[in-house]
Amino acid sequence: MNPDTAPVRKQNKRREKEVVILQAAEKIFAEEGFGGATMQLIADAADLPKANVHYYFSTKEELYRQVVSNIFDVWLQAAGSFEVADGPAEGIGAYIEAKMEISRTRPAGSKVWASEVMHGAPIIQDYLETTLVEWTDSRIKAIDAWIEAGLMDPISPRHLLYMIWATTQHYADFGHQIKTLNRNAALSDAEWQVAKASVKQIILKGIGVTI
Amino acid sequence: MNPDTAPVRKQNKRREKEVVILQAAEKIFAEEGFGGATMQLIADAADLPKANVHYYFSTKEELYRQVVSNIFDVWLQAAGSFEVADGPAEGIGAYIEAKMEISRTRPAGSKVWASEVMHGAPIIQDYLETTLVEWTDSRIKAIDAWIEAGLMDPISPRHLLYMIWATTQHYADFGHQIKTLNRNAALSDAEWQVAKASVKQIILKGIGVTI
DNA sequence: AAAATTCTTGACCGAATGGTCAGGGTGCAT
DNA sequence: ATGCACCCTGACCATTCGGTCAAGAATTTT
Repeated sequence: MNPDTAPVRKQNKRREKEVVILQAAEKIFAEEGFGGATMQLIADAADLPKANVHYYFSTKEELYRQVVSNIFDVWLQAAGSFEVADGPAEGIGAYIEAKMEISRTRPAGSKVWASEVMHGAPIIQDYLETTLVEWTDSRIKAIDAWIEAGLMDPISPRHLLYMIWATTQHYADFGHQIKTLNRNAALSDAEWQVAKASVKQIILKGIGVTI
Repeated sequence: MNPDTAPVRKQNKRREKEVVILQAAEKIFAEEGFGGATMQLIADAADLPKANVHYYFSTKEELYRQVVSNIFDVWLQAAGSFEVADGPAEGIGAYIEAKMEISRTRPAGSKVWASEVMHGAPIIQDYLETTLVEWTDSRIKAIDAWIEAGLMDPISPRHLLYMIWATTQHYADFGHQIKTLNRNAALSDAEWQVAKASVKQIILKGIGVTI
């Protein structure tokens, strides 16, 4: 039917199927943990026979590795919010905003990441030691520069970053608890706005930045 | 040998053995997750035959339930820091301090709790809906009273609590990541003091409380 | 159109897991 | 000393899991 039934088709189709499996895997890994997840559950979630999943991803660990890797990429992308800022109000504010947005749109991914780190990062330890260390060091320097410029209080940049990570990811990782405490209802749009504003306000004021 | 070889002995011995198993289980559940943990691993960690573990805890789920329940108790105990305070500086400050201390001394427990909530709290949902909801509501009222008394900024008490939970527990749940970012060394005593002070300072200043 | 490549899948396998149980050991009360 | 209740554990079992495979279905290339 389509004139573009060309050699690319097959590659595209493969990629599409991989994406379907990866999404299903992200969901199941988040819900069940690595040990609790089974290839059968993932296959069911992807609506495919188990053997077919194994055709695209040879082992459970290989599939898990790609899921975690994908999240790490998303995470790094949000980190870009930092780059284009010339002051803490904008830089840190946008970063918090970006991370809150990820918690809202990719909660399963956040949980997989949390689970991986909590269990000692057996799969992505090398990423932590290279990419994450570099990124963190560079951000610390940027924050230190802001401090020296008198744009914010002389707090520990490292612990500030931890606080931002912890608080923003909490809305994904502990989403179930938050929902339970919210009369068993997921946060509405308006409630998300309040959450974002609260987090930004407390942290920015806490480090001496006026908005 | 001991004169107190009395009728109590047997009960004590039972309790002692249960504690050994519970500690081993907490460690293994934290490291491997519920699905990844095996009764054999727990038995090995407790230095007991697997069948003996099953003698004290009939099923894996029963053992897990008690581990999670224990953490919840610790958690509630720390919440007491709130009670005896007549202002946010003392109340919230002490609460942060207490939660940081738990993260330091019971990291495995914190991880088990996080894992349980992340997977939808299949075991302790009832605790969340009753005890935790009540505790949270009562704390929110206390904070609201402080706000009305002009002792702190009019922020959302709910999101403040989430931030405190997230940040303090982060030091346990993401301890591995923090260690990796700390030149692969666990936080020293001095570094822990910096962490505690940083968290307290940013949050307290962030909500308009002067220390 | 036919050869070659890639996909698809039901059936199957060895290994591991949660849990059981029978039979023996240990310590306490009488 | 003897009976009794609790404690211990090696051997065992049914089930489930990750992963394999062979044979066929689709699709692309020649």
